[in-house]
Amino acid sequence: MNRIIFHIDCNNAFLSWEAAYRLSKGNALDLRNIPSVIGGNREKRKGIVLASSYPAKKYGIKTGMSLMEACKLYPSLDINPPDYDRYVQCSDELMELLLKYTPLVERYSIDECFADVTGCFCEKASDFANFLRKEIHTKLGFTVNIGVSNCKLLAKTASGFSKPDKTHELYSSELKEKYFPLPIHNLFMLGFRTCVKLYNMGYYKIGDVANEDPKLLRRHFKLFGLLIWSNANGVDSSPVRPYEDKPKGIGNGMTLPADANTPADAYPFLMSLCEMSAQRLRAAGMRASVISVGMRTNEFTFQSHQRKISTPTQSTKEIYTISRLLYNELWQDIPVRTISVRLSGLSSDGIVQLDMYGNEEIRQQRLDKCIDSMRIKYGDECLSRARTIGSGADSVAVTTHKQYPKIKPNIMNGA
DNA sequence: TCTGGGGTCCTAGGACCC
DNA sequence: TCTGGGGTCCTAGGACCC
Repeated sequence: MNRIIFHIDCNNAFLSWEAAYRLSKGNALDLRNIPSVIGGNREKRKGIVLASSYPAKKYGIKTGMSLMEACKLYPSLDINPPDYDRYVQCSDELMELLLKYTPLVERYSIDECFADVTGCFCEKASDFANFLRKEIHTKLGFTVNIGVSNCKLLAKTASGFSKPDKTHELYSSELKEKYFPLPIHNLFMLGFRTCVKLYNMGYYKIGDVANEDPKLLRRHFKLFGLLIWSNANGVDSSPVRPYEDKPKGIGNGMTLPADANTPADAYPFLMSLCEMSAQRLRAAGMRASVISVGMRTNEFTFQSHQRKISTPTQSTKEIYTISRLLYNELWQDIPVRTISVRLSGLSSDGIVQLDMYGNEEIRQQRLDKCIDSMRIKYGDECLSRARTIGSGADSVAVTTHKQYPKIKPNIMNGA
């Protein structure tokens, strides 16, 4: 039986969700109808556009652009800060609605999911998709695009065709007419760097790559070349996975309010990041055996160092101690703009063998758990490490929003 | 372009062991 | 002690996605 896969993509997710929420609270103004954006905080140097309304797009304002640049294009732009917790809730509501129709729903990111709807409807697949779109609009207040196909790769491509509020079909049998003529930057997993390389090699359309000898692509791009070729040929038999994988890594990063000119300038922020990551690690019931620290200088170069430890940990103190060593290794006397901490090599928080410092480990565990529970009860700001007070890092978000782990970098695995 | 923050996987090179 | 080769682990960095 041929599968029918939907890819549901929320149109301008953050902005639509914000708009829908405000309307539901009695606000008469619909952010979607004016030049508006969801964007960060200019004072904290987090000024980029996370989502823009269609009227804003008309002025050339798009995601990823700095707020300063956006304001040059439209000076009276309406700028609204993001509220991640609310967006997670919207994402959950969409999942719940879809689960009423099929148990096979896979969350791909906060604003995208796949649904295997094979055998779930009697009418045409596109009619069912149209019905679902209306249902989502009526019940949840925002619009989506739905891509319809017999595999995830093509369904995802189709949902990106024209927006908003549209259904598009793209089946394996239609590659020649609908897929091969597309410019190669539409190919899933092709980013800026690889696109430039392919242009220079004379490939401009997906069909150009699809008709190439895969051996040649492999020579140039190694295994990634084969992935490009197989994506270009629309090959994908991966199933819709109705569960969320355990994360492979947990991390937090931040742009500092001002460049750190010495390691000591950065330590309070590093502590804050370790605390955030460790708290998420404990909440997930996991321990980490690899700790990585990354830094981006004010020249925008990026470097990272990591350390593997023999006994997986979830202790804020231990993670911070190692992070500081790594930070000092990385420090090259160049002002630092962004720092990040990442925990990987994750394992479940089962019974761990305690080393000779076992008692100290238990003491730290109790302390961490106590801090976690107080923060859950009274909010993140109720406690600050002495180290972070007055540095500005104590006011830096200890707020975390749930991240959905990507299943695999390509959606054609399992083939 | 003057560029956030959360993820995933791949690759190359070095260290180490047998 | 010298030598080769294969396998595995660790580390750093690159590319991609949303």
